[in-house]
Amino acid sequence: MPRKADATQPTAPETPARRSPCPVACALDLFGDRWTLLVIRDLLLGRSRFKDFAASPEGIPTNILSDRLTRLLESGIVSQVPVEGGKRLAYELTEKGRALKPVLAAMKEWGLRWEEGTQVGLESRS
Amino acid sequence: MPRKADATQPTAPETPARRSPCPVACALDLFGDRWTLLVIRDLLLGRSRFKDFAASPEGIPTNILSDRLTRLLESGIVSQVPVEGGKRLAYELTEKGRALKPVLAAMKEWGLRWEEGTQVGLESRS
DNA sequence: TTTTTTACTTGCATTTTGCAAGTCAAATGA
DNA sequence: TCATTTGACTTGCAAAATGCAAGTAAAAAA
Repeated sequence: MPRKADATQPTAPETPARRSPCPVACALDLFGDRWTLLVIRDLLLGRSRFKDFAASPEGIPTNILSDRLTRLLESGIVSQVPVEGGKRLAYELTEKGRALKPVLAAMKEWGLRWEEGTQVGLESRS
Repeated sequence: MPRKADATQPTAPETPARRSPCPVACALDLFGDRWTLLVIRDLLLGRSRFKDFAASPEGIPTNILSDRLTRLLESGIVSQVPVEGGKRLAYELTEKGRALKPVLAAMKEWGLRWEEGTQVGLESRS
């Protein structure tokens, strides 16, 4: 009798399983780390290419960046679109991703108010 | 000639140094991980004791909880107050900590809107 | 067609997690 | 008062995630 290569249960394509039904906890399952929201910040600022994210002043390691972009694609926060007249792809926020703007805005306000020496603008090493 | 035990430079009491002046990045330096904002969520819900945070449905490991509470104290987001008529201390948000409410609120709204099956309430295992 | 640039991948060393199992003072109860 | 029980942490790892520094390969530019 023919069989599939292995006998593991066909549980869904391996999303690590959420920790609780709390919307905050679920959100953190998707972007609760030191880098993901910085990539989303860059996307909200209009950046769209790997090198642009890598050039942000925080200096995200490229292997981490690669991993975070993959996850953001998987969770539907980011999508890829072909760059006009080329074969490369650019990243952009989906509606779900753009809906994070209030989160970033609140964090920005909090940082400006409570963390001495923070400021916006001037965001591009290289 | 008498000397201090070691010759390391007296650089400030070792706060890991921020990655950039961006307010979002600075905020993430303080609570950019999978657990810290859940502790703050619990505090906003009125919980104040170690065991209460540990009893939240996400099940934070106690060593991590201990570490996060220490950092939150160090960054001035949380403070400790004696429990009435006892020697134990309870945790509570400072003004700086309460100012994170809009961040949590935005994340909650986002989660409820975009993550299927999320819901508020029912937050207490044990 | 050669040279650059862009977008990643690989290989580690180090750090951070997560889990289970202590420890010990404070609160409770008999 | 003294024995238990609870609360608040520590400790000890194994496993996973991070952070470099270097590669690599396809696209774009020269």
